[in-house]
Amino acid sequence: MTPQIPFRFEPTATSSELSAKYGHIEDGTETGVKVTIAGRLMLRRTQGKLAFGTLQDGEGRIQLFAPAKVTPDFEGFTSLSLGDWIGVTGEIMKTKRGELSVKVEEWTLLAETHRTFPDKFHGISDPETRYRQRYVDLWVTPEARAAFVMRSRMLSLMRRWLEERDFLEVETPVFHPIPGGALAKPFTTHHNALDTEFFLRIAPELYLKRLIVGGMERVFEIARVFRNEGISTRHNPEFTMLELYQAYADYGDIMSLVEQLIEHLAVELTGSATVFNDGRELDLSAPWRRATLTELITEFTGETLDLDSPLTELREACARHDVPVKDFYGPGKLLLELYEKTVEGNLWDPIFVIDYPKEVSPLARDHRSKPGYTERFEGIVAGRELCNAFSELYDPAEQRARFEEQAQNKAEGDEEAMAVDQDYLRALDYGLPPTGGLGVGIDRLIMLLADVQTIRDVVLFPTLKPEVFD
RNA sequence: GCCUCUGUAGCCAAGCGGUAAGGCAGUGGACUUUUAAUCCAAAGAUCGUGGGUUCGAAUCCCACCGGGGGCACCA
Repeated sequence: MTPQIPFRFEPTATSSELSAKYGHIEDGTETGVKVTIAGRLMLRRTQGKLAFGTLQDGEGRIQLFAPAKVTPDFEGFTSLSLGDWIGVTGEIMKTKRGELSVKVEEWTLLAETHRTFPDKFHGISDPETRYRQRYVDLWVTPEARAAFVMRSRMLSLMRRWLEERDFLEVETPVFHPIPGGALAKPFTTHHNALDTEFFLRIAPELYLKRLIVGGMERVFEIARVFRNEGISTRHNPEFTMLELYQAYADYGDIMSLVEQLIEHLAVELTGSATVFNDGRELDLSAPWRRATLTELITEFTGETLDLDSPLTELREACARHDVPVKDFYGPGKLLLELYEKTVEGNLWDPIFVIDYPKEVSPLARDHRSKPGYTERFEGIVAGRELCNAFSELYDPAEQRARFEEQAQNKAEGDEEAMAVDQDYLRALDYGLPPTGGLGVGIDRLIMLLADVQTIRDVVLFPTLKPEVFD
């Protein structure tokens, strides 16, 4: 028999609202206040002519109190499956044992479960099941739900904070004729009507800078991007970046923006600028330390090196610190490799690592006083890259030269190198004002704030091999 | 791509060479203040898939499939 399922239902309260409002009432008291709630029946304790249930909604749990002489169709109520959705109306009261409860004076089946829910106490232990069947995980793993709620709040806070500073949220294409704005392997796709190959974007950067050229002076995009690379605890093939561009600003302005934004988010989401990550304390309050890449190499390895250092010396330094290198690496790439393998993972407190070699920064503007370097920084927190930013390269001739160097690398087999983007160069020809730009890995940021150790716990449906059903 | 761990009923989980414990959920029964309710009864498993070794395999070996961790990759 198919039960009657209503087309709509109108709860008047949620579990958390009820415990906030009535949690303090005396044990064994009744309020005379009728409420209507809805959710899933997660537990049931039947004692002959009296039944207790635990109803879970999007915010928490509340007990149902169902005496046979009060609850209609008591038999039906006690034979509900764990996992069934029900709506309940009745008085809000507290049992003798002090459990806030809704007396079941009316109840309606809202959805039947045709599959049994996981163990009420142990939940799901198999990560594969959690990721594939997130619709179940969200009910049985409270921490999972909490991380996604925090993620949503973070994005909302971020939008508000940027809008208060006159940033305009925009949406730029996901289909790119030329993948650009980052060094990464793209996914490809095909548009039938245009009979054209497109790449799924690896970064929105070049479109956002076109908008600065177009006079949108402060823009940001919360962009899903796609990179055809390995999967790990820190990498999902599709992930989310915040990118923003601010006309008339340089990388120093962007640094203060980042440290203030991150501090703000930490305080709003966790109640403190000091958070815990993997059991270790992390102070995110501004200002953050700033140090150049070469200073940090010296600090961590004792090697004093620079772009002017002879190549052999740079190579020997890498060898001394067990950093593998390739023959074609120039001095900039050698310095970067040395930094990444010996410094980055050992940094814990937030720091802006500044002034990256031009050789490895094809879109950043030349440093105002240090030849061969660019005005670029990365924000490193808990040993991981949180953001990447720079004073933007505005000079079309210089940009063309950098693109061509990249294209050369690509021709030589570097799958991640950039291609020449003629339209972007045309846009620069029209004039890009001094601009500061920023990219932040949203997934990694929420991992940091929610204190989770794998990106799969902040991505609702992480990429997995498709399941085979037989 | 490489290394390593892992896959036992809807869920949790023992067994690790002698022919599949236990718990939750489900089924039947008892029970008007429980809290992972409790008690009684019956039931539920091609031990990821396919080969091999063995008198005998969930247990050992090989391959494959899925997943976790690490490396590589990814600024």
